[in-house]
Amino acid sequence: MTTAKRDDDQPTDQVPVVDVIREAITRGEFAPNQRLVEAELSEQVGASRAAVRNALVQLTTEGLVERIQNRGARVRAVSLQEAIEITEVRMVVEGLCAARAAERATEEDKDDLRDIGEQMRTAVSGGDVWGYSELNKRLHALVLRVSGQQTAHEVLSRLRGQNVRHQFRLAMHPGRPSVSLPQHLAIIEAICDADPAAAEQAMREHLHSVIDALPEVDKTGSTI
Amino acid sequence: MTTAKRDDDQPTDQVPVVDVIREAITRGEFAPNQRLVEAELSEQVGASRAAVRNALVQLTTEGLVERIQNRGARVRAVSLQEAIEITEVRMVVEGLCAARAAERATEEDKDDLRDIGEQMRTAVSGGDVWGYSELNKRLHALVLRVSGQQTAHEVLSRLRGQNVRHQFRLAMHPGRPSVSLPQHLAIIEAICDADPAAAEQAMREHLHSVIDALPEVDKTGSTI
DNA sequence: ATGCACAAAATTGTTAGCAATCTCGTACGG
DNA sequence: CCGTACGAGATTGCTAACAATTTTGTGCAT
Repeated sequence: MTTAKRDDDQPTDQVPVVDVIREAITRGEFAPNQRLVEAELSEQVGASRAAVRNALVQLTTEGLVERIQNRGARVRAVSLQEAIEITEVRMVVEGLCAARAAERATEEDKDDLRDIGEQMRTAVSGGDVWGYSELNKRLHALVLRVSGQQTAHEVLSRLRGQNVRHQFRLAMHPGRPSVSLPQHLAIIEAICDADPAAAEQAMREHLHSVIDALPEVDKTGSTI
Repeated sequence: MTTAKRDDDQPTDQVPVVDVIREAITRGEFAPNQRLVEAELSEQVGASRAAVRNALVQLTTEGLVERIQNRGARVRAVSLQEAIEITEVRMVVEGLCAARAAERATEEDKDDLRDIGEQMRTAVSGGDVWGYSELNKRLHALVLRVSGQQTAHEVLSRLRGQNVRHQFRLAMHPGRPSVSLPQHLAIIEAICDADPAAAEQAMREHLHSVIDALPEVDKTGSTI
């Protein structure tokens, strides 16, 4: 287990315990349903058991961890059904953000958006799956930032955290980029046209296609 | 301070500490920006300081409490701007739920909805503000339940918790019920007609009118 | 009077140890 | 041979004391 272990002399509080564990879960270092024993974790991340305990409480309310009284914590496994629900909520909330972004985008924002669009085109034509996946994240993050919707941002962070595994599998699905590219470009275009309704519609269509794709992708990699 | 203090022989874990404190905040027993000192709280709710501490961590991630390193916790005061953002997110997520409810409602669900509608009518014509406010909560809860959207339910619970103060002030605003009654009836009708698009639209219009009303209501009661 | 240094009080953060609870292996009885 | 009771080991939950930090109050010099 090549767990990132950074204790010893380095000031550990620089990176709060909860962030270390959250990262480890989202990066897939801890598998779904894996037990998270407080004593073990406190050694691995070099923190006190109480700190780990607090972190687990917090991650539970974030939906990443499941805790049962006197039975400990484990990484929460989100089912396909839950993944669909989460993406449905994402669909409407990101739709809202796209609409707000279309209302508020400055010329500089629009340049950034168009730039990402161009990079996406080249990534897809060049078959750069991983690069396209990164651009995908950047695009959604940018739309969120431009929208200025702090509350939506927090909600989406949490939802995305719960869904990383499904998102990852989807990104690696063959043929997926060529489906989502035109959708992404439509979102960018609508925002640059300052057309809120079109932007919301485009974002919703994009995430609706994600929802449609989830069941198929789920079949390939088994949930163990 | 008539804090509900139920310690002594009764098993305190029956009602977890975090729920007690959350209730106290949402019921307004703790004012916004009020400091929440761990030692004080642990006496008031009859729990250990560690338990209170955990509860405060959890409530922080729920957005009800603000915590600063070495400086303690206080009740988070949500500004008008934040209240608007929260209601915007509510608008789209509850819109989603209304659409799902329109797709899934059974005849029994529809009877329940129409029943609430009738009670709302009589409450408004009778000037029963508090009764109407209760029916309002019941309607939104029922739509959520019928939608079967667990994820949306969790998201909305958290958002509603942060917004209780503004919601309360809005409910007590004179003339508000007669504005929202027809909107509520439209939502009920669309769901009973099994028309998802209309249900979503009606719910969004309803919450949009809430957003429009928030700034006015905010002027009356000062934020202190 | 005002501003600064310093000390005391209050409060949070951390640690170690103990008690309560659950899991799992084992032996006993049917 | 199967089901159940029991006990050892592991793990979580809790308490109490201690350390670190911030806030508040006081005195002194300007």
